[in-house]
Amino acid sequence: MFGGITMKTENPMAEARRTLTLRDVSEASGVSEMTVSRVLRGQGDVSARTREKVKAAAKELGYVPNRIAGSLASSRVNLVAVIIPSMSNMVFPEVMTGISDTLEGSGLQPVVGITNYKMEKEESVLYEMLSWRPSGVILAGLDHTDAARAMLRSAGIPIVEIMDVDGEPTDHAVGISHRRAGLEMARAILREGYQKIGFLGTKMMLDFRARKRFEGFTEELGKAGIEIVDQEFYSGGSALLKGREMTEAMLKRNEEIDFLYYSNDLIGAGGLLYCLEAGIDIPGTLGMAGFNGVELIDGLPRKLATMDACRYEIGQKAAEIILRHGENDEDAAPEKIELTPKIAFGDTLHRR
Amino acid sequence: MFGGITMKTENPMAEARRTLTLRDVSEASGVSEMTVSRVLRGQGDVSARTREKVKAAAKELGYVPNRIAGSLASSRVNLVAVIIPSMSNMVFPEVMTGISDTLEGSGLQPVVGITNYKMEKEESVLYEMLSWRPSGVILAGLDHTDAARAMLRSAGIPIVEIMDVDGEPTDHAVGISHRRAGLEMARAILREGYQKIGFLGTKMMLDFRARKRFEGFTEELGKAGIEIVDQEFYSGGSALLKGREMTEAMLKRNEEIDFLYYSNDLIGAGGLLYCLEAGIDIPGTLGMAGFNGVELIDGLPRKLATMDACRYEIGQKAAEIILRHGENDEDAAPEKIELTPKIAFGDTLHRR
DNA sequence: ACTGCGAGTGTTAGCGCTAACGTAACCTGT
DNA sequence: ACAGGTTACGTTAGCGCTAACACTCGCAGT
Repeated sequence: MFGGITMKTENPMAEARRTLTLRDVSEASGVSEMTVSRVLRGQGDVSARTREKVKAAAKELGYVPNRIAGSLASSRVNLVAVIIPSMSNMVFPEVMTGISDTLEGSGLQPVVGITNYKMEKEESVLYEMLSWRPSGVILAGLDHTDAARAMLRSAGIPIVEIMDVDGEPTDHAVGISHRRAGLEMARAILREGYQKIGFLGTKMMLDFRARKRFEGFTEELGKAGIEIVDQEFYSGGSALLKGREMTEAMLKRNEEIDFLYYSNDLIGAGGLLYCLEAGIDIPGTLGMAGFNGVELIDGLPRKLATMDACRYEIGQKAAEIILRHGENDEDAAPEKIELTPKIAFGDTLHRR
Repeated sequence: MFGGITMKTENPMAEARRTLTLRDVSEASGVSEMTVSRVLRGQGDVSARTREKVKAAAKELGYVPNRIAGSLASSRVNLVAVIIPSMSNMVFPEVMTGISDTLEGSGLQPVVGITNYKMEKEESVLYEMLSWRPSGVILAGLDHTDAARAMLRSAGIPIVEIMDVDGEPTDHAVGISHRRAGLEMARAILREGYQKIGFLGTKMMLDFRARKRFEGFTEELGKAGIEIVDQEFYSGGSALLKGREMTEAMLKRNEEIDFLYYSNDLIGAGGLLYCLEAGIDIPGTLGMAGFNGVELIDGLPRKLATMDACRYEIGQKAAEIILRHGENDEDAAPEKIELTPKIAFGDTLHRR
């Protein structure tokens, strides 16, 4: 049985609850199913009188249209698949907000799938989502399994790969260059005269964007003849705590270090808190920087330097691309939108 | 046109891409559509030879089944609607994790809808979700519009209201008593001898659970003949920063205050950071407590007292109820599961 | 030989809705 | 008066899939 919208019968003992259909509304209001359908979709010509009658009947019965049948008949689905690695790290919720805000009122609805940074999970989630024939797909990153890539190519709907532009998109792309983000940060750090640099990050075999930032960062340092003095990676647990612990460990290991670059703001914040407690002169003796530009750092005793990842804007622009496709039926030319993140120097990078 | 899975024709110029159906796979593999359907669903008897043949053909073509048609035909939908107020405040992502983990491997898939704490939005999101005829609904809170309540009652599927048990559930409920949580915290605070208590929270007209905590809290204080000395509410912005600012303002306003109760851990953390910087003796001169038990507080210089909201477990138990319904067709008796949050005293509540 | 049975496959009839077209009634202008 | 249009419906034929049943084998039991 459908988990269907059911009908309260006059006599509850007489008949099992049935699932309501257009037919029930049509009988209750004395018009054809087609007219009911037109009223409920607000499409086509229906006289005001009939419209009110039908609406009243539908409301009275508590009818909720069956979009499964509707979509099958009309070959139109008001869903946009959004596939992201995680919901718990502050960056994707904001992307989601950008998407939702932009889609709001368009009739399209985002549906979220989570991959936990696993390409295999991404593949299965994508398969699952495509089986609902969404009007578009927004997914994080440019790195997918071959099977996933094949599905995307042959899906026949707009695909927007977000967050990252360092690579060849399948269709559209909106994001920032993480290589460049790493590079820019390296330059800023060198410009301030820091020399002995440590890196702290997530175990990033699976987080391609963090890896790209790291690569861009080290390469740029390399050009100045500088190598990272120390590095450490964590996984799991409270990011703030890990940042604190890893920072303490690293600074004890390497007394010479004069800058710490963190792969995200949360561990950076943890590190910052540790250093302030330890009485280290920030940014004099030690500079610090994170990545993402999360709201949280505004509330820290000192503002951590960071780089905005343009999260909201990415979601917004991705959704706009999907919407644009809805208007004109033909496939528009693939767009590749590269946003430029700005460094926020905060109180931990600028040496006076 | 469906945003459908399309076919690459041998000659890309010859024919527009068509959307693939079971028929295409059936023709490619030389068996009936029904047999293909059986193979792809792994149901019914199909010989190993045929099975392989069909799977190969499906993979070759890149066929992705159309669940819209499948669900319509079978009256079964593998979706569970999850309706929550927000994704950006750390509490619901963890509930989601509990739900996802539990549903994993069951064939059921959670689909999330966000209400932004607005009942009207909740109503429309619910309508939208029900129109896809999910196998169950999990939604936050017991407070809904009349229309939403009516939809829930007549949906004919298991409904689980989560987070809150202070009230009459529509069907099942899993959560904690927020009144009781407030009450317990009041007791703990009084037990430690604090007397001049300030409250800091979100503007909570819309957050019913925060309000219930506040009510439970003030009532219990009232029994001891104590009234809140000062209170302040915020909305929007960085919670950490707001906590810092509001705390500073309140302490400057009321020098007598000896305890601050925050409606969530993040503003509490902001307040804590401020107090530490200001050199206030915590918890000697001033005690503090938050609510939720978020991971983040592990990384603070001093552990904020808090109360675990059992977020993961709530998600888990809610999903289990839905799964139980899937097994036996009849409606099981409504369950009401009340979890008991535990106070974590941390370093900011226990006076020595 | 015949029935009986289960494994493997095909056939038929929808699921609940909407696109596309049909039709009846009513305008409007000349 | 009548063609030609417009408004307000109804009718028909699917959308792509699966439940339910029908059928065809081959083989065991008698």
